[in-house]
Amino acid sequence: MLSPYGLEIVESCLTCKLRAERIFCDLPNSALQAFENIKYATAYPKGAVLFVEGQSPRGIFVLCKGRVKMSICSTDGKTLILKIAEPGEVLGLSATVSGKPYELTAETIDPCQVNFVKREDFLRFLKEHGDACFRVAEQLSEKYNNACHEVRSLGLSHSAAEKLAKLLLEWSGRNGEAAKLEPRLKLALTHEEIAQMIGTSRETVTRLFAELKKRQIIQSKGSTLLIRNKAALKLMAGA
Amino acid sequence: MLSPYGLEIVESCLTCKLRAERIFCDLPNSALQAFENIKYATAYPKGAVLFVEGQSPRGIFVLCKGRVKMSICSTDGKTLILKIAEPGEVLGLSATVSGKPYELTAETIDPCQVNFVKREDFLRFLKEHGDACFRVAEQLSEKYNNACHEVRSLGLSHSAAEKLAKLLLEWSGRNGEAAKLEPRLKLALTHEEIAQMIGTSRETVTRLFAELKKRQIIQSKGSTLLIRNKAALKLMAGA
DNA sequence: GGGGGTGGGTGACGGTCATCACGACCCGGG
DNA sequence: CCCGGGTCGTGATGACCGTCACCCACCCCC
Repeated sequence: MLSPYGLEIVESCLTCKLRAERIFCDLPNSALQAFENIKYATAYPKGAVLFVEGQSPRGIFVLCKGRVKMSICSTDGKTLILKIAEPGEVLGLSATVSGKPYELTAETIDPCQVNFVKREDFLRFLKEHGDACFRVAEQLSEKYNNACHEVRSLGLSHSAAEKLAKLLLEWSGRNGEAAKLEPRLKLALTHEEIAQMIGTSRETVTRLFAELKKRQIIQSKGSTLLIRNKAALKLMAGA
Repeated sequence: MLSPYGLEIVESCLTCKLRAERIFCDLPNSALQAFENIKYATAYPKGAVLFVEGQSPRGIFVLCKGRVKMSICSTDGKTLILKIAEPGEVLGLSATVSGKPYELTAETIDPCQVNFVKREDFLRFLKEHGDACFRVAEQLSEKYNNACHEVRSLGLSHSAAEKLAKLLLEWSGRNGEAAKLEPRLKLALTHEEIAQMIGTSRETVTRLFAELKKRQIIQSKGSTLLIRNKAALKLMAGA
């Protein structure tokens, strides 16, 4: 099998082992077969742009492998990262359903495998498969939920410190580190990107990290970060 | 017919004249009949709370008449208004679909007529009526779109002035005033509420309005507001 | 080894805006 | 009539943070 960009391609959804754990992909067999017939399995290198905000929707992109940066961008070039999409998510879904332009820009930050489905094919598929349609509603709810969290973080925070604390706590709640007293996490993003996630400047992020280290709240070694005082961080996050 | 709170109740969706122009309500007859059987037509006075953020979802609220304030609220009491829902919108939809707690708080700001549907009934209804399910997906896309705009406004603006300008332009784009050179609009909200919509303080809103008037960009008489210099406003909005 | 590109660290400065504090006004009710 | 309670108008003050400017430490590739 071809493996561009160092990826092993999962050729068919029917035999995909990861299917069960993914909200959208875990469809009944008849729907899956139909989906199989309209999807195009594709691969992208790191840094590829799947779609740009403002484009009229070509279709959906089911992310199978790799991570994708979802962002919006202002006229003066400032970027805000809304989320880092993980495998199993369906990108460009709301635009494809509503027919309005893509709201976000999607850019790969790893080599990615993606299943693309053309808009007309996808809409037809939805009409014919009510169960898939419900999965779509679930995915959209998920995304909406996410967006609400973002709004809350952006709109109700008093300071950049609060937002950074929230972000770190959110990250620390993954990988089963949630329960630990001193959770450990991988910093996979640059200060610049973190700044774009919380709507602040790169310098502010650097300064905040410096202060957190000085106050012994965090500790870093290479790209791993250890939260030494979760309570203090929660306090900063305003809860 | 009873008409609490000065409302004329539309008793049945089947005979509702406004149905055709509403995204969700314009269903095929079979689905509509089924919907009719599970909905409860209710009325609320101004200031009633339909649901509170964090509650686990009881069901959906289809807004037939009146406006509803959708907001989130921080632990320290600060409120952010996400949008003012208009008739035809389905409230509490994403929480009801996903089963997660309501993301927002819904509070009526007019006397309202609402069709309530219990969660179990609604989910069953969706499974049985694929076409309704698609409408749900459309509604959710709409809401997601909205949330993205909010994120953009909150996250990518440089100043409160920019956000206020954006809000005024958005408002001026309704009621067919969009095309006019000097659009007119009704200020239905207090400065406090406007502040909560753009994530700033009441005083700042007051000061911004004062400045806009001084610079002859707007002009107000009672609760109507006349935009005298749309170009300047657009410039302030950063586009 | 040198150069360029990227990411991180830090100081100085100034603008924006939240906050507090107060006063003016409007309106409905006792 | 006067007295709240809501809303609006406005000044003073200071924190926070965006911006500019610069330097350093890497890393990779000639």
